[in-house]
Parts: sequence; C-alpha cells; structure tokens
Amino acid sequence: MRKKKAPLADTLTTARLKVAGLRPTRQRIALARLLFGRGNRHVSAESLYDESVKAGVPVSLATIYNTLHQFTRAGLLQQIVLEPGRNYFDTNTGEHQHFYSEDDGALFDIPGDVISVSGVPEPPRGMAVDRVEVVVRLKRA
Amino acid sequence: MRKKKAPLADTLTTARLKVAGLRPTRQRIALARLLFGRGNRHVSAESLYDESVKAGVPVSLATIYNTLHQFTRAGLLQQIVLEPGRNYFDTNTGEHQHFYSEDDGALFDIPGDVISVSGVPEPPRGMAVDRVEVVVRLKRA
DNA sequence: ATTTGTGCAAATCGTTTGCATCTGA
DNA sequence: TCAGATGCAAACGATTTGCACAAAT
Repeated sequence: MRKKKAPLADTLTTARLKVAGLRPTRQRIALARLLFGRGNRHVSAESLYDESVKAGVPVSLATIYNTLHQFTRAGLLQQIVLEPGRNYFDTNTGEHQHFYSEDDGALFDIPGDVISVSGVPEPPRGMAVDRVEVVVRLKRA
Repeated sequence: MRKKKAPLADTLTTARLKVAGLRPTRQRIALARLLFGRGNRHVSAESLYDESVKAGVPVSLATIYNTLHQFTRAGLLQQIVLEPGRNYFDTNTGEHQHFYSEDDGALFDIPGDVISVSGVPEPPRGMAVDRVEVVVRLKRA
C-alpha cells in the first residue's frame, strides 16, 4: 500500500526539520509552517500558541516552548531579549538589528548591512565574540 | 538638644537622594551607599538583597524592587536587559556598552567612547531614538 | 520495539501588589 | 500630623518540569 500523498509544503518542511536533526512530528511541521511560511516574523511563545490554536493546530503551550528552544538550538530561530520577563524569537537568523518601541512594544528589523559597529574591543582571554547585538530603542517623539 | 552627628558619607548620600526627589530613608540611604559606595556596579534585585542582608541592613525584597525602580526613574541607575526573566541594574548611567558572557553570566562595561555605531536609520514617523544599546555577547573561545 | 515527542498539571522563578504598620519632615 | 515608605504574604505571569501516554522510526 502506498503512502498518503503529503502537500509539497509539508515535504519541504519535513526535509528542513530532518536536516536540523529534528524528528518531523505533526506539531513541529505545523509550527514550522506557521513560522517560516512567509517572510520574517517575531513571535513570543504566547503569540505563537494563540496563532496555532486559531489555525486549528492542537498544540500545548509546553510543546510551543520546547519547539521554540529546539528550533533556536538548531539555528532556525534567533532569540531576542528586549525586556525582562518576555522572550521573543526571530525567524530572521542572519545578521541584522532591531528597532524597538518601548511605548507600544513594536519591533522592526533593521537589515544587516545598514548599521555598522566599529571599535569592538578584544574580548577577555579565552572568550570570543559570539554576536554583537544592537537594539535601537525608540520613544514617542 | 543637638542632633546626633551623621557620618559624612551619609550626609552626601542624603543630599543626593534629596536632589533626586527621594525622601532619604534608612533603607534608601543604606542601599545607595552599597550601590554608589565605590565604582561602577551591576546588580540584580536578588544580588543586592543578599548583599544588604550580609551587610546587616534589614530590607525587604519588595523594598529592594521599589528602590531599584525609583533610582532608575531618578536617573541614578540604568536598566540592562540581557536575558529574559532577570533584570540587571547598572550604576554607570553614562553612555557605554557591555560585554556579556552567555556561559557564566559575567558582565563588563565597555567605555562609551570605544565602540562607534554608524548608519542608524531614521526612526519611523513620530518616533525618536531614545538609546542605542549594544551588547557584545561572548562565548568560550 | 524502541526511542523520542507531547500534553497536562503542578512546580518554579522573578517580580508585583494590597494592605496594615511604621517613619521622616 | 500625615503623606509617603516599608514589610509581609499573597498574587502574578512567563517559563520549566515530571511523568503518563502517544507517535515516529
């Protein structure tokens, strides 16, 4: 008996997960499609959870957290820390920076080639620079 | 009857608090002395609480939180967000940046004139740049 | 069949809040 | 005196954990 035919998007997502060393389960496939479906996105665990529920994808919050962390470890997502007590994830894993509005929490990407940072000093012995993070914090004019 | 003579350091601290519009209470004076006593410091609510207890200053954790926020509002401290779920405060309120070791949580100042950031784009309509925050994240070499 | 992932609920962590009591001017 | 500050304990929100069950290889 032949396997049931899966939509092309799922096949691609599945391949992507396998490459990342993650077993392609229902939930991971569904979340990956929501996350990487179109364009760069910023999500929090809560926002992704809500979105999943609305999209009719039955996932528990615990699995959302697991998945976000696994994807991050696998290099599919990047974490952004903007305020204590809330964690954002960015589907854009390339080098880029952010505008962040303290007033309303809005978050925009700044393409990686726009801002340049110079003069970063030598890190202390035994340490290497992992990432230079730039957040441009905005306030109402 | 004459007032009991206060140590010079307390007098200075008291003056400083008054200037900031904060009533110089026992706790605020004690915490201010711990914070601004010598050199720049990075503290979390928990670390300052522990330190206070060890120094024999009886303060509640709630007061630590109140005080840190009041000092921040008064411009005596600057908040630093490095990881979700933990809030750091820096006694250096001038423009400067940070080295942050993801491995052990170590945090060092980078003087304000060392790193230069150029190419920050125009903020969206109605917004102004409040602060450009740079965190150099380190990993073990 | 075995390994790995998932869901649920309880537990944890940092932080905030409500309110009675205390303190500084 | 009395507005403002403090302490305590309970409340909170985001995240993590433990464990029984389910699904993928």
